[in-house]
Amino acid sequence: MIDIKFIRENPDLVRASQKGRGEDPIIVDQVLAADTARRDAIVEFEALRAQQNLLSKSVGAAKGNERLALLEEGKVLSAQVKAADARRSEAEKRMHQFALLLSNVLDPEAPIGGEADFLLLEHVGTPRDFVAEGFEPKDHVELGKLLGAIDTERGAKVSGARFFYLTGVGALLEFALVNYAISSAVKAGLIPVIPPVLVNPPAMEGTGFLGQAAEDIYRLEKDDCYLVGTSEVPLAAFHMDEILDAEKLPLRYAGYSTCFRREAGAYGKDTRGIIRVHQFDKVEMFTFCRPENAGVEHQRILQWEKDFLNAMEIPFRVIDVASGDLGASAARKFDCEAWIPTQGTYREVTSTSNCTEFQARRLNIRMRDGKNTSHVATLNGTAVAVPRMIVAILENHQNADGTVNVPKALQPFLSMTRFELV
RNA sequence: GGUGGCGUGUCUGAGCGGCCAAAAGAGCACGCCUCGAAAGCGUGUGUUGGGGAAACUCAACCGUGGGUUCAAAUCCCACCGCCACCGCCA
Repeated sequence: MIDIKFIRENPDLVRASQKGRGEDPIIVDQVLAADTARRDAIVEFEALRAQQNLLSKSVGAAKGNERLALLEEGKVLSAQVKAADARRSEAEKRMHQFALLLSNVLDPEAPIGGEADFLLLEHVGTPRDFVAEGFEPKDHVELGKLLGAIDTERGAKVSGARFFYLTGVGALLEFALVNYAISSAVKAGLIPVIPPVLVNPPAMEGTGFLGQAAEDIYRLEKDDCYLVGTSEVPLAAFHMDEILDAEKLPLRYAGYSTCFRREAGAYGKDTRGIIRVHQFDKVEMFTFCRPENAGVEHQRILQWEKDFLNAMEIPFRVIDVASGDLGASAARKFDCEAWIPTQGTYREVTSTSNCTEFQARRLNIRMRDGKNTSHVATLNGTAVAVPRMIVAILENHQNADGTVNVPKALQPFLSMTRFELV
């Protein structure tokens, strides 16, 4: 949610931001109109209420006929107050609903445009030249079978399309990736967290996923709760309705959880393998910090993501995601894309977003700084999304015979240097 | 799932129809005292929203949502959460 005062004072900026995202700028005017109506309703209600309070006080002191007259007057006033209160809460609800439709204001640095208009920031590492090495690289599905690591057929049999089993070294590889990610995070001072993956509506809405992203979320109607698509949700909501001590900021967490995604609208996209699946595990980094430090924190998280990919010895590039491709909560987002040899292209493996105060305002998370309270900024970033990292590792580190070399950083966690054929 | 108890400010905890934003204590901040500290004394110390240039002022908030009443932290109903015991399961 955007600060209503900010919208009042900078309507053009917010309109421009909406346009940049390819979203409707008219919402800004609807919010402003609803805000004016809301304030009028408040004034009306409060004047009546003050009058009623005054009258009610005089009733206690009054006696006899005077008292009876006051009671009559009170009844009339009471009805008026009730009506005005109903109008007020209706106006507030309306204004709130409109405000929820607005996405976060774009960072002025964020490139404007659609998915293809990202800004390429850097390339790290060089893709292997399989032609020079004299063999055709196998894709992760084939490698996964040869190594006894990935079983998508049984995943489909038991759960449906886009489900999979990790078996043998595949399962071990997940544990190694998670252990490496968590131990790196702890070394960097993050607090490791295993959050709930089933959350209630306020947590989901506050994090900003019930807008355009709602279609992609599993909902358990019977119990009125949602399966999270990322541990960003329970981590953000961890401090919901709290006032944090500004001295203790930044607060940094690393959450390990399963993620559930319906992948609605992704029909026909990445149907092979485990690039796009309904259920996977991920280690997510999350920061609560002072708004003025959010930009620096964003760079810090990006650096941790790069460190991870470098440790996995994977060639990758970093992009500054374009405005039209940002989530509703993000003011700016950087993606790290790993080189996938059999696709001949870079694919997103990690991503970090600066949500400024947008989520904190929805989730009511503030900091106390001396006498003042104000909203904190929130940021999130992927430490490791397991399936995509497995794809990148298998494909980039494969040998001609289908065996796969284990990156040095993972060897201590796996007690092996190579994945052998089964 | 059943029964009983409880949900009040940063915390503990009183209040159980109007005089209650809410006692008291703790904590915190400032001041006095002191060479300095502790103790002691004094003062202050919630959030949100409206109006106002400001001083300030008005309103709302005692788990959440309804209701009764001129008036609700206080009475009634529903829901949520916590605790205890029982049952069930691991």
